[in-house]
Parts: sequence; structure tokens; C-alpha cells
Amino acid sequence: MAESSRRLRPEPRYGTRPTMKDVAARAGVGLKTVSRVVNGEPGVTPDTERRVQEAIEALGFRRNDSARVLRKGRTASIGLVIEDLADPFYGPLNRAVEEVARAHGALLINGSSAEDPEREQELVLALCARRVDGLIVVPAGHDHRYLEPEIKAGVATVFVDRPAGRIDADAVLSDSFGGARAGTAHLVAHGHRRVGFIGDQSVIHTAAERLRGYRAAMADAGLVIEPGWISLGTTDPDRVREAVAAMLDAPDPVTAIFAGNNRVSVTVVRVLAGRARPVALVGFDDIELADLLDPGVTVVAQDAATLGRTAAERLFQRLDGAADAPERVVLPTRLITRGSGELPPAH
Amino acid sequence: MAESSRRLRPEPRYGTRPTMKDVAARAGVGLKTVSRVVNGEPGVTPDTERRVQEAIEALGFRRNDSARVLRKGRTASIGLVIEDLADPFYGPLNRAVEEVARAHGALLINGSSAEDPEREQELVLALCARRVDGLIVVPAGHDHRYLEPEIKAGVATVFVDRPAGRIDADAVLSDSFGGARAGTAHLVAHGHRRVGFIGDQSVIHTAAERLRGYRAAMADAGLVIEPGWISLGTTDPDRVREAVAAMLDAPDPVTAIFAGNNRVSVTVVRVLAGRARPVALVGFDDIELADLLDPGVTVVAQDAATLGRTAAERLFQRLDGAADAPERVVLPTRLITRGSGELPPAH
DNA sequence: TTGAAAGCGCTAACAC
DNA sequence: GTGTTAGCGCTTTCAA
Repeated sequence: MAESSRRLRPEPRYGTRPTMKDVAARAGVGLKTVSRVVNGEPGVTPDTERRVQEAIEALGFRRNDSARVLRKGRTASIGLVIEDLADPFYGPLNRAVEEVARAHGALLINGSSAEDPEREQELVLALCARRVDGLIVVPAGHDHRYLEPEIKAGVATVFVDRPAGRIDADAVLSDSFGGARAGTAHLVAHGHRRVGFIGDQSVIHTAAERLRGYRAAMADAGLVIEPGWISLGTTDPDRVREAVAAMLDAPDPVTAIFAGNNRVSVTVVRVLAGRARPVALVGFDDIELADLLDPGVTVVAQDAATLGRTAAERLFQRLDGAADAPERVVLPTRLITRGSGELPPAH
Repeated sequence: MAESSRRLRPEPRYGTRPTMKDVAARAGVGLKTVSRVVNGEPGVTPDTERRVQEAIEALGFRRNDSARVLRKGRTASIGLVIEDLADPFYGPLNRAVEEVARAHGALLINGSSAEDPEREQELVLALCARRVDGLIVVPAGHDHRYLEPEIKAGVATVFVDRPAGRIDADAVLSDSFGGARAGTAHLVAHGHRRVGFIGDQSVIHTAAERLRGYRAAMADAGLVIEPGWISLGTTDPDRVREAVAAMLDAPDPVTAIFAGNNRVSVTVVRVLAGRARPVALVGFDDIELADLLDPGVTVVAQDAATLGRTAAERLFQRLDGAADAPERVVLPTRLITRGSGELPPAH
């Protein structure tokens, strides 16, 4: 029933839309003249132009960019695939990419991979089929060879936040390793010997890098990481809550925690707020209102907007013809001390 | 120099891309057979299909959706114009719209109006030129008659968060009036007689509605609002800081504040944290970590994801042919008490 | 200054 | 089962 009524519905939705041909007929000029007026090309008498403009107004004509794209080759649009449009970390990145695209007269098509490699690929290929001029991708997967034909065909591609897997491509990253190392070292410098690390899934590049930074800082200080001090997995609050509890309720509990990203930090803060014994905390990524908590949350901040802007600018350089070798740009992080990372060890 | 080199660069970026014709030639079949295989249409022998698939693989063929769109009329994409992609309030809305679009096989093109009516119109019309099947708009302007020809031509349009201006269109809103009235009444119920209101610019529909709710609650309680208790303007922190200071440093200061949205709340919380005398606060919109502050921030929460999902579902109903009169859906808000709104008046 | 014709890559309609 | 033709609405080319 629903099915058949759906079939019977008239398909053509633009059949009613006026085309340049209609405008030409109404204005009594040739098709090409309308094209000239619409595109602001020279070589049209003011009088002719006026007549064409009137016809455009009267008919409510709007150029069909699909046809234009087909003919011209360029779509003046770029695709952005991120992990989650709802994540506050990616909001500023998204906006920064949009601003650069806008400055270049391009529209932004975007979507979430939901940390699923298949969904990432599906989305990326759909964008390629739409013939976006370029792509900015926060990769979920680790094998981007599926993009090779696309890149060869001229789709400029820049990876952001995480590097591409198994292909050589531009990437703009934050210094996850260095940031985590500095953050952990900060805790050690405040007297902590028993420091836990709660991170995202280890398949995620940034998560692995941050873990590496933590390990490096511990090694730098000559500290041996004991079993149970490291917990990796999803950022699901239940998972993180259990991880924190396990570390704090162990016979010889940690006195400080390094949280691998903003999602983890938020849950850790919640758990610690409900505990009597103070536990030091440094989190990767800044969090809104972190300064107003008691204690304030010390963080290793990265600049998502700069990440996005840099990636987008690189993309448009490529679209403007830059043909140098793919490069990896690594942006520095910044340690912001607010109290939680400066708490002394409680025994 | 740069200009001329830009001109000389070879324009055709897809000329190198294989087309169905190329695939057909390579597979030794007709064009239409390739089309059938690519679109999974029936009526192709397994053997022929295999040969076509091989040619597709070998050539790295990917269907050009621009051409498909031109022929079919539908683009399988929708446009979303919001105020600011970076605003944490709109992240979940954005994501919810994306999920619905995805479920319907459509891509999402989106952009920020930056609260600028001209930019909104520019973006909307660009999306129309791309022939998006439908539009979801958080309006910045108050006159959407420019959309009339588009809507007439079949572009389904749903407004979200704020209603359209001067045209009759679907809208999905939160109950700003009711929420603000309830939030203000909550303060009054806790003994406050001198309640201030700090809101966004009054041209923004939600800001005006919330102010109206505040006024209604005060009137309900028989309270007269004194000059200086209402401050409207941008959500710029400096502006809000000054507004709070003015209310608190007046000879007869307010004992409670109603904050018109999340941006305002954050700044008010910061200011109050630096003051000795406790001031009650209820904010419109929930804020992450609001529960962990001391006192926790009492808020009138709205559900941005439901707002987005509802709007997107309405849009696809329209695209599926729903032709009933435009309707306005108003979603309820929810008062979440956490402490700041329950503080008694300090004299 | 203006316009007619060709064609971008695909799908719809209708052959065979 | 398969192929041929026309044409979506625009830009490009070239002639007038």
C-alpha cells in the first residue's frame, strides 16, 4: 500500500523548475546570453542584461549547479568525515574547516564515521561519487588503500587528527605523544610514583600515541608501570568508571591518573568527586568549565580549530596545484595547570 | 603571476576518470549493461556481470553522481544551516540530523550562518542551486520570503530551534517561553523577589521568548521588574560580565539570576564563583559538568538531539509526499535542580 | 554582441 | 538479456 503509493508519486521534482532555456525564451534571447548574465560574463549590452534579469526574477530561476558541475568538472565542494559531529572536540574543527571552505567558495559536505572503518569508507566513497574536489578525513580505519584510485584521479585528501593507514598522504596532527609525556611528567614532578593511565581504544592512533607518551615519561623517571595501572577501551562512562575504581581500590592504589581524552576526563572527574581521598589528575583535551571545578582540572590542551584550519588550508593548496610530497604537520599541545595535576600524592 | 599560473593549470580534473563508456568498452558490453551492473538492476547474466565488475575494478571506476543527479532530478542530499557548527548545543542536533539523513540514504551539506541573515540566505540559496532535496534551517534572519520560489519548486524546508519569518513553514522548537517561565518561577518559589534576566540579543526568537517567560513568571508572582534587572545583548563574555556586575553592584542588588542560554550561563557561573555573596542561578540549556560545580547549576534543559531528529523526520515525511499544512512542533523542556537554583536569597 | 550546436556522464524508454 | 537513442541543464566552441 505504502509501497505502491510511493511508486505512483511523480518523481520529477525539478521538472517544474525553470531552466536557462525558459529564461531565454521569455527574454527573447539565446541560451548562451542567459548563461553570460547568470555568470556575470562580459559581452552583454546593459539593455539585454536587464531583460534577462527580469525574466529570471519573473520565473524564479536559479541555476542548476548539478548541470554546471557535470560540464565544468569541479563541484566547489569538499567532504569532511569526522568521528562524531556531536563531540564538542570536533565542533571547532568542523567550523574552522567550514570557514576556510567558505573563503574559497566551496560548500562542505560532512558526516560521522562513528569510529567505524566501514562507515568511514562508505562515506568517503559516497563523497567521491559526488565528485567533491577534496576530502578531509579523521580516519577511523587503518587501511586507506581504497582511496588510491580516487587520489590518483585527482581528489585531494588531507587527514586530520590521525594519520592515514598504508598510504602516503598529508596529515595534520596534534602532538599526542609529546603532550601525554609532558602531562605525565608533570604528575611525576609533583611527587607521584604510582600513576594510572585510562585511555581510549588502542586501535585509535592518538590513543596509542598518548599511551606511548605516558610510558616514555614513566621510563624517563625510572618508574616501572605495574599491571593494573593501564586501562584502555571505549570511552563509555561505565567502562571508565570501573577502570578508575579498579585502580583506586587496589591494595596499592595509584595516587594520580592521566586521562587519555576529554570523554574519559569527564567521567574520571565525576568518580573522583565522589571519593574522599584526593587523587591527582591530568587530562588530555581541554574541557569547558574545567577551571571552575574544585580542584580545577589540569589538562594538556590541543587546538582543534587550528587543526581544522591547517588541514583545510593544506587541502586548498593541493587544489591550487601544490604537488610537493605529502607532509605530516604536528601541532604542539599546551599544559594548563589548574590544581588537579598539582595535588601531592595522598598515602 | 599567481593569477596567470592559476589560469594555465589544466582545468579538467575528471577527464582522467573512467566513465561507464570506458568500462563498457573494456568489458566488451553496452553502456546500459554497465549501468545495470553498477545500480544492481536485474537482467544481467552472472557471466556478463563478472566481466563488467572486472573492468570496473581494473579501471577504478566510480559512478559520477553529478550526472546521475542531473538525469534523475533528486540529489539524495539535504542541507542544514545552523548558527554555529562549533557551538556545543548544535553538535547533537547536527549529528541527529545526519543519522536520519543517513537512514534515508542522503548526504548532509552544512554550514554556519554565524547569526548573520545575509550569510544564511547566501548559504540557503547555494544549497538550492545544488538542488538539495530538502533544507533544515536554524534561521538567523526574520524574513524568509526569499525561499518562496524554492519551496514552490519543491524544496522541502523545515525550520528548527526558531520559526521562519513571514512564510508559513514547518518548525520544530523547544518551549522557550514555558521553560523560562518555569525556571523563573522556581527561583521565586525559593523566596527570590529580585530576579535578574541576562539574555541573548532580543532579535533572536528564542531569546525573546525566554524573556517573555521570565516576565510572565514575575507577573504571575505579582512582582514588578525594576529597571536594570534585564540585560539583553550578545553572548560575548565581556558583555555578560558587565551585565552581571551591574546587577550585583546596584544599591539594591538582585538575589537571583536567570541566564538565557548556555553561553550566558557559563560566564555568569564564572562571575558568581568570584563573589562572596551567594546568588541563585537558573540557566537555560544544560552544560557539561554543571553537576560537579559547587553549587551545581540548576538548568532548564532542552534536548537538541530530539530537536534535530524531529525536524529531519518531518523533512523526510515531506520528501515522501506528506502534503498537509505546515505545523509547529514544540518540545517540552525539563528543569534539572542541582543546587544553584535552590539557594535562598542572601540579604 | 549574440547564438547554434556539441557534449559533460548518466538514466529512461524502447528497441532487438 | 542486451544495446541504442535521446536528453537531463548547463558550458564550451565557434560561427555569425
